[in-house]
Amino acid sequence: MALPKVGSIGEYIRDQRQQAKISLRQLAEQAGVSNPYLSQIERGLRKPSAEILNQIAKGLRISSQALYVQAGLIEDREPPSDVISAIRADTHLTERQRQVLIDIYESFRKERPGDGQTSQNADPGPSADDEHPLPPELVAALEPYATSNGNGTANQETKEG
Amino acid sequence: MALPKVGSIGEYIRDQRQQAKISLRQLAEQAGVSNPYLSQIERGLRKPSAEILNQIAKGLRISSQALYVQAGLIEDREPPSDVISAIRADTHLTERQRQVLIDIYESFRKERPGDGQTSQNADPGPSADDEHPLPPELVAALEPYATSNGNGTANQETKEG
DNA sequence: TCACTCCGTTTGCAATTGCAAGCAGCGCCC
DNA sequence: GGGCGCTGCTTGCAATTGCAAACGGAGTGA
Repeated sequence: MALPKVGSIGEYIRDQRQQAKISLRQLAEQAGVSNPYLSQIERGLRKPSAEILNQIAKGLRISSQALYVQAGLIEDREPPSDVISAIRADTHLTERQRQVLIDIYESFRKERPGDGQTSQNADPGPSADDEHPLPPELVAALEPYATSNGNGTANQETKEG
Repeated sequence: MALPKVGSIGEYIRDQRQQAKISLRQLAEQAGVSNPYLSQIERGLRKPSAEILNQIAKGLRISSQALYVQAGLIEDREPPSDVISAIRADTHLTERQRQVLIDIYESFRKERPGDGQTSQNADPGPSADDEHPLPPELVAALEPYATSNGNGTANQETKEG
């Protein structure tokens, strides 16, 4: 298995949901599943069927395949090459958008040249990182979003050791 | 109502199995499922879960995705987002960086690049369109990048190459 | 004819999914 | 203080999955 094994599909779903800043019930509504069941799925108490998974993916507006890969239901046989190639190949983006994404990606890569494993517990105050190649406005706009969500349960860290 | 849809997946499996010239029991053995259940799946009497589907795909040595598409568990118009998969698979990024990149990418996708012009006016309309997962600050900061016309607050030179 | 093997199918049941209803906690308004 | 709406979680329960066992049919050999 590759590294993106986040342990559990539920964790991934919850993470995606919180990123979308929607409640559990909202996602359940959009996905067409019951809220208690979604709760159990997110906490790993239930193993949802592919149909439910597909509906959740639609509710989250994410790729069903990504969800299946996370759930271990699809062999990650399709090597996603690399991010830049994928961005370049995406016909839904404008050239300007591609360039922005690539710039941001490269700046991220420069921040941690050799880091390989998950280190999402980064310092909450990246004030020391004033060496970003990104324009200050963008960085300033990214910081409040990346540091803490002033909404709901701010504890999105993985609680399991 | 369940007859036509699941019938297709069962027919597909049976077709693939017969092309491989193996018996139902053999495939069941290779796939690790019981033969009666496989029989019912092939005749459309049961709707197999994704796990079973995945095992059958392995037993048939075919793509799991092909089977999922047949089962209607993956939208046929899925491929556009390989970028997210690539970002997810990039082990050099921190989790937080992945989230930011994906959010930006998704916000780009939602801007509908082919839809005339981007309505970047000061009318966010939070209640009307809450699909944006990005905070308004971030979207506002990205728009001078995304739009080719840097009119207005063009105080920052873009670093396009 | 009997015995054996393989084929796909049917039957009954344990385990699981997925849901409706209800519960406790929190914030807001009257 | 009470009420309303929202958050997520727990609890039974119907419906379904998926399997072990058993069934009828076809082919082969003694």
